[in-house]
Amino acid sequence: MTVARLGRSFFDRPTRIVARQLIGCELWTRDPGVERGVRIVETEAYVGRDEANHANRGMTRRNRSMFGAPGTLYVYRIHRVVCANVVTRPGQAVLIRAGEPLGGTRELWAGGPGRLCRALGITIADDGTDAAAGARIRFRPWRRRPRAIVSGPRIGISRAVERPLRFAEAGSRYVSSPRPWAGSAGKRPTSA
DNA sequence: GAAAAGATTACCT
DNA sequence: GGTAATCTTTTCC
Repeated sequence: MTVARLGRSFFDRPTRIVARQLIGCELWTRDPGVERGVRIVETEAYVGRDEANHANRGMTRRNRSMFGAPGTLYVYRIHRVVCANVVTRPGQAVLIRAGEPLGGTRELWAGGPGRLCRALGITIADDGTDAAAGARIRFRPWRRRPRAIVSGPRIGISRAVERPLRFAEAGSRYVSSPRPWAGSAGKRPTSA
């Protein structure tokens, strides 16, 4: 019997472990008449004592969801798009950066955190919802085992830029660029 | 109260 | 490869 969804205990673990193990898993949203899903191919971990973490300076109006139970969604707005994260330990979360469309998505392309949210219909209204138990959004275990998983520096940040907390499925064409396995100098790709 | 800074993306040359 | 768009939150005075 397969597990229907990833529950609380999956998320209540060290953030980088969760970020790595989410590769290949699926993220589904449900709206009246539509189910939309992607197979996750790229994530980033935002951990404790991390200058790039929105919660690094404690709780604020924006990041309060990051202190919710494991499995809580933290959705925030940046420029004109939103990005979705799932909480692990208090003040820590995994950013879902890219996915491979499975069905129902409006977009044929879910590469990049903003596009992924748009493809799944995730909005700022989903901030704080419980993806470990709630009805609208859930994570499912992988059905197709991911290939090798690679790691590299996170994207688009200006602090703690060197930490290899970005994870991706090796070779996936759905991963946003730069691709960790491309191996350009200074990117320090490593197998993870 | 004002100013700066984004965990991005699309479009420019 | 570079930069403008765009607007909320955060931070500083």
